[in-house]
Amino acid sequence: MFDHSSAVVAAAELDSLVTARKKKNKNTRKFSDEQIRSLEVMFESESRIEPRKKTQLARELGLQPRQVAIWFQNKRARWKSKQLERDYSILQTNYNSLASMYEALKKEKQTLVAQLQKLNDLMQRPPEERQSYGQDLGGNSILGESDSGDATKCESDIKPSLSMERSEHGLSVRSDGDTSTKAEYFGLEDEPNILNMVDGTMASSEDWGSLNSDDLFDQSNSSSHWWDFWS
DNA sequence: CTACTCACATGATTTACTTCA
DNA sequence: TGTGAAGTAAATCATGTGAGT
Repeated sequence: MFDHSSAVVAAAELDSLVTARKKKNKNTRKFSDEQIRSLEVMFESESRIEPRKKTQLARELGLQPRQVAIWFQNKRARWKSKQLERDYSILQTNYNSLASMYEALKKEKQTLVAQLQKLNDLMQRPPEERQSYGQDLGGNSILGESDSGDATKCESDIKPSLSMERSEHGLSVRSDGDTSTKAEYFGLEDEPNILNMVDGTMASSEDWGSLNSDDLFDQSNSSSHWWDFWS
Protein backbone atom coordinates (compact mmCIF):
# COMPACT_ATOMS: atom_id res chain seq x y z
CA MET A 1 0.00 0.00 0.00
CA PHE A 2 1.71 3.12 1.21
CA ASP A 3 5.49 2.91 0.99
CA HIS A 4 6.78 4.80 3.99
CA SER A 5 10.43 4.38 3.20
CA SER A 6 10.20 5.83 -0.30
CA ALA A 7 8.02 8.65 1.01
CA VAL A 8 10.66 9.48 3.57
CA VAL A 9 13.35 9.43 0.90
CA ALA A 10 11.30 11.71 -1.35
CA ALA A 11 10.70 14.10 1.51
CA ALA A 12 14.38 14.13 2.31
CA GLU A 13 15.26 14.85 -1.32
CA LEU A 14 12.78 17.66 -1.41
CA ASP A 15 14.16 19.00 1.82
CA SER A 16 17.71 18.96 0.54
CA LEU A 17 16.60 20.69 -2.64
CA VAL A 18 14.96 23.41 -0.62
CA THR A 19 18.01 23.71 1.60
CA ALA A 20 20.29 23.94 -1.42
CA ARG A 21 18.15 26.68 -2.83
CA LYS A 22 18.14 28.55 0.43
CA LYS A 23 21.90 28.36 0.50
CA LYS A 24 22.05 29.78 -2.97
CA ASN A 25 19.92 32.69 -1.97
CA LYS A 26 21.72 33.13 1.28
CA ASN A 27 24.41 35.04 -0.54
CA THR A 28 21.93 37.58 -1.72
CA ARG A 29 22.80 40.95 -0.36
CA LYS A 30 21.14 44.22 -1.05
CA PHE A 31 23.24 46.30 -3.34
CA SER A 32 24.80 49.38 -1.81
CA ASP A 33 23.28 52.81 -2.32
CA GLU A 34 26.16 53.72 -4.58
CA GLN A 35 25.64 50.60 -6.71
CA ILE A 36 21.94 51.29 -6.97
CA ARG A 37 22.60 54.91 -7.90
CA SER A 38 24.90 53.93 -10.73
CA LEU A 39 22.48 51.30 -11.98
CA GLU A 40 19.64 53.80 -11.86
CA VAL A 41 21.65 56.35 -13.81
CA MET A 42 22.41 53.78 -16.47
CA PHE A 43 18.78 52.67 -16.57
CA GLU A 44 17.69 56.26 -17.11
CA SER A 45 19.70 56.47 -20.27
CA GLU A 46 18.93 52.98 -21.55
CA SER A 47 16.54 50.43 -20.16
CA ARG A 48 18.42 47.65 -21.91
CA ILE A 49 22.07 47.73 -21.22
CA GLU A 50 24.54 46.76 -23.92
CA PRO A 51 26.73 43.74 -23.14
CA ARG A 52 29.83 45.86 -23.25
CA LYS A 53 28.48 48.45 -20.84
CA LYS A 54 27.12 45.70 -18.66
CA THR A 55 30.57 44.20 -18.24
CA GLN A 56 32.12 47.57 -17.62
CA LEU A 57 29.50 48.63 -15.10
CA ALA A 58 29.74 45.29 -13.32
CA ARG A 59 33.49 45.75 -12.97
CA GLU A 60 33.09 49.30 -11.71
CA LEU A 61 30.54 48.26 -9.12
CA GLY A 62 32.18 45.03 -8.08
CA LEU A 63 29.28 42.92 -9.26
CA GLN A 64 28.93 39.99 -11.61
CA PRO A 65 27.71 40.93 -15.09
CA ARG A 66 24.95 38.44 -14.46
CA GLN A 67 23.86 40.47 -11.42
CA VAL A 68 23.74 43.63 -13.50
CA ALA A 69 21.66 41.84 -16.14
CA ILE A 70 19.26 40.54 -13.50
CA TRP A 71 19.00 43.97 -11.93
CA PHE A 72 18.01 45.43 -15.31
CA GLN A 73 15.49 42.65 -15.89
CA ASN A 74 13.86 43.24 -12.53
CA LYS A 75 13.98 46.96 -13.00
CA ARG A 76 12.24 46.77 -16.37
CA ALA A 77 9.54 44.44 -15.06
CA ARG A 78 8.84 46.51 -11.97
CA TRP A 79 9.01 49.81 -13.77
CA LYS A 80 6.55 48.51 -16.32
CA SER A 81 4.04 47.40 -13.74
CA LYS A 82 4.30 50.76 -11.99
CA GLN A 83 3.76 52.47 -15.32
CA LEU A 84 0.65 50.37 -15.90
CA GLU A 85 -0.71 51.56 -12.57
CA ARG A 86 0.00 55.16 -13.51
CA ASP A 87 -1.69 54.74 -16.89
CA TYR A 88 -4.69 53.11 -15.32
CA SER A 89 -5.01 56.02 -12.95
CA ILE A 90 -4.80 58.50 -15.84
CA LEU A 91 -7.41 56.58 -17.81
CA GLN A 92 -9.71 56.50 -14.81
CA THR A 93 -9.39 60.24 -14.29
CA ASN A 94 -10.07 60.92 -17.95
CA TYR A 95 -13.00 58.57 -17.96
CA ASN A 96 -14.55 60.28 -14.95
CA SER A 97 -14.04 63.64 -16.58
CA LEU A 98 -15.67 62.47 -19.80
CA ALA A 99 -18.53 60.89 -17.91
CA SER A 100 -19.34 64.10 -16.08
CA MET A 101 -19.10 66.06 -19.32
CA TYR A 102 -21.46 63.60 -20.90
CA GLU A 103 -23.97 64.00 -18.08
CA ALA A 104 -23.76 67.78 -18.27
CA LEU A 105 -24.28 67.75 -22.02
CA LYS A 106 -27.18 65.37 -21.68
CA LYS A 107 -28.90 67.72 -19.26
CA GLU A 108 -28.21 70.68 -21.47
CA LYS A 109 -29.72 68.80 -24.37
CA GLN A 110 -32.84 68.02 -22.36
CA THR A 111 -33.24 71.70 -21.60
CA LEU A 112 -32.82 72.61 -25.24
CA VAL A 113 -35.34 70.00 -26.35
CA ALA A 114 -37.88 71.40 -23.93
CA GLN A 115 -37.27 74.89 -25.21
CA LEU A 116 -37.58 73.71 -28.77
CA GLN A 117 -40.87 72.06 -27.97
CA LYS A 118 -42.19 75.33 -26.60
CA LEU A 119 -41.09 77.15 -29.71
CA ASN A 120 -42.79 74.60 -31.88
CA ASP A 121 -45.97 75.06 -29.97
CA LEU A 122 -45.63 78.78 -30.40
CA MET A 123 -45.10 78.49 -34.12
CA GLN A 124 -48.27 76.42 -34.49
CA ARG A 125 -50.38 79.32 -33.25
CA PRO A 126 -51.79 82.01 -35.48
CA PRO A 127 -49.69 85.17 -35.74
CA GLU A 128 -51.98 87.32 -33.53
CA GLU A 129 -51.89 84.80 -30.77
CA ARG A 130 -48.15 84.49 -31.15
CA GLN A 131 -47.76 88.20 -30.61
CA SER A 132 -49.89 88.28 -27.51
CA TYR A 133 -48.09 85.24 -26.26
CA GLY A 134 -44.86 87.12 -26.70
CA GLN A 135 -46.29 90.08 -24.78
CA ASP A 136 -47.44 87.77 -22.06
CA LEU A 137 -43.88 86.77 -21.72
CA GLY A 138 -43.00 90.40 -21.14
CA GLY A 139 -40.63 90.40 -24.05
CA ASN A 140 -38.43 87.88 -22.35
CA SER A 141 -37.32 84.95 -24.31
CA ILE A 142 -38.73 81.73 -23.14
CA LEU A 143 -35.33 80.37 -23.72
CA GLY A 144 -33.13 80.25 -20.73
CA GLU A 145 -35.94 79.72 -18.32
CA SER A 146 -35.36 76.67 -16.31
CA ASP A 147 -37.58 73.71 -15.84
CA SER A 148 -38.69 72.79 -12.42
CA GLY A 149 -37.00 69.86 -10.81
CA ASP A 150 -33.49 68.70 -10.41
CA ALA A 151 -32.92 67.92 -14.03
CA THR A 152 -31.59 71.39 -14.69
CA LYS A 153 -29.21 71.43 -11.79
CA CYS A 154 -26.16 70.63 -13.75
CA GLU A 155 -23.08 69.69 -11.85
CA SER A 156 -21.05 71.65 -14.28
CA ASP A 157 -21.32 75.33 -14.89
CA ILE A 158 -23.10 74.91 -18.13
CA LYS A 159 -26.02 77.31 -17.97
CA PRO A 160 -28.08 77.47 -21.07
CA SER A 161 -28.40 81.15 -21.77
CA LEU A 162 -29.81 81.40 -25.20
CA SER A 163 -31.65 83.83 -27.37
CA MET A 164 -33.77 83.18 -30.37
CA GLU A 165 -33.42 84.77 -33.73
CA ARG A 166 -35.84 84.59 -36.58
CA SER A 167 -34.50 85.14 -40.01
CA GLU A 168 -35.69 84.49 -43.50
CA HIS A 169 -33.79 81.23 -43.37
CA GLY A 170 -35.49 79.98 -40.31
CA LEU A 171 -34.93 79.88 -36.61
CA SER A 172 -31.57 79.99 -34.98
CA VAL A 173 -30.52 79.65 -31.41
CA ARG A 174 -27.62 81.56 -30.07
CA SER A 175 -25.70 80.96 -26.93
CA ASP A 176 -24.86 84.18 -25.13
CA GLY A 177 -22.11 82.51 -23.25
CA ASP A 178 -20.24 82.04 -26.44
CA THR A 179 -19.23 84.68 -28.93
CA SER A 180 -19.60 82.24 -31.71
CA THR A 181 -23.07 81.57 -32.92
CA LYS A 182 -24.11 78.03 -32.52
CA ALA A 183 -26.89 78.19 -35.04
CA GLU A 184 -28.92 75.33 -36.25
CA TYR A 185 -31.03 75.74 -39.30
CA PHE A 186 -34.56 74.58 -38.73
CA GLY A 187 -36.65 74.40 -41.86
CA LEU A 188 -39.99 75.70 -40.76
CA GLU A 189 -41.77 73.87 -43.55
CA ASP A 190 -40.51 70.71 -41.99
CA GLU A 191 -41.63 71.38 -38.48
CA PRO A 192 -42.58 67.79 -37.73
CA ASN A 193 -38.95 66.91 -38.32
CA ILE A 194 -37.44 69.48 -36.07
CA LEU A 195 -37.32 67.21 -33.13
CA ASN A 196 -35.76 64.50 -35.17
CA MET A 197 -32.51 66.29 -34.71
CA VAL A 198 -32.69 65.74 -31.03
CA ASP A 199 -34.76 62.65 -30.74
CA GLY A 200 -33.47 61.40 -27.47
CA THR A 201 -30.38 59.70 -28.69
CA MET A 202 -27.12 61.24 -27.72
CA ALA A 203 -24.34 61.71 -30.16
CA SER A 204 -23.87 59.05 -32.74
CA SER A 205 -21.08 56.58 -32.37
CA GLU A 206 -19.24 58.36 -35.14
CA ASP A 207 -19.23 61.48 -33.03
CA TRP A 208 -17.61 59.65 -30.18
CA GLY A 209 -15.30 58.01 -32.62
CA SER A 210 -13.81 61.37 -33.37
CA LEU A 211 -12.31 61.36 -29.92
CA ASN A 212 -8.64 60.86 -30.19
CA SER A 213 -7.70 58.02 -27.93
CA ASP A 214 -4.17 59.32 -27.77
CA ASP A 215 -5.48 62.31 -25.89
CA LEU A 216 -6.45 60.04 -23.06
CA PHE A 217 -2.79 59.64 -22.28
CA ASP A 218 -1.87 63.19 -23.06
CA GLN A 219 -0.61 64.08 -19.62
CA SER A 220 2.88 65.33 -20.25
CA ASN A 221 4.30 62.90 -17.76
CA SER A 222 3.53 59.98 -20.00
CA SER A 223 6.94 59.89 -21.55
CA SER A 224 7.58 57.92 -24.66
CA HIS A 225 10.24 56.17 -22.69
CA TRP A 226 8.15 53.26 -21.51
CA TRP A 227 6.68 52.42 -24.88
CA ASP A 228 10.08 51.09 -25.74
CA PHE A 229 9.24 48.08 -23.70
CA TRP A 230 6.43 47.08 -25.96
CA SER A 231 8.48 47.01 -29.07
C1' DC B 1 11.72 46.85 25.45
C1' DT B 2 10.94 42.40 23.13
C1' DA B 3 8.67 39.11 20.24
C1' DC B 4 5.67 38.34 16.66
C1' DT B 5 3.18 39.07 12.31
C1' DC B 6 2.48 41.09 8.00
C1' DA B 7 3.26 43.69 3.86
C1' DC B 8 6.52 45.15 0.85
C1' DA B 9 11.04 45.58 -1.62
C1' DT B 10 14.52 43.27 -3.91
C1' DG B 11 17.94 39.90 -5.68
C1' DA B 12 17.78 35.53 -7.87
C1' DT B 13 15.77 31.44 -10.38
C1' DT B 14 12.91 29.08 -13.72
C1' DT B 15 10.50 28.68 -17.92
C1' DA B 16 8.99 29.75 -22.39
C1' DC B 17 9.86 32.36 -26.18
C1' DT B 18 12.53 35.09 -29.81
C1' DT B 19 16.49 36.37 -32.42
C1' DC B 20 20.53 35.56 -34.82
C1' DA B 21 24.66 33.48 -36.56
C1' DT C 1 15.98 24.92 -43.03
C1' DG C 2 17.36 23.06 -38.57
C1' DT C 3 20.11 24.22 -34.42
C1' DG C 4 22.28 26.05 -30.40
C1' DA C 5 23.64 30.19 -27.84
C1' DA C 6 22.19 34.40 -25.93
C1' DG C 7 18.84 37.53 -24.45
C1' DT C 8 14.21 38.77 -22.72
C1' DA C 9 9.57 38.81 -20.29
C1' DA C 10 6.85 36.85 -16.97
C1' DA C 11 6.08 34.29 -12.98
C1' DT C 12 7.82 32.92 -8.91
C1' DC C 13 10.80 32.13 -4.89
C1' DA C 14 13.65 33.50 -0.80
C1' DT C 15 15.07 36.78 2.15
C1' DG C 16 15.63 41.27 4.47
C1' DT C 17 13.30 45.13 6.52
C1' DG C 18 10.15 48.34 8.59
C1' DA C 19 5.59 49.16 10.71
C1' DG C 20 2.05 47.83 13.65
C1' DT C 21 0.47 45.19 17.68
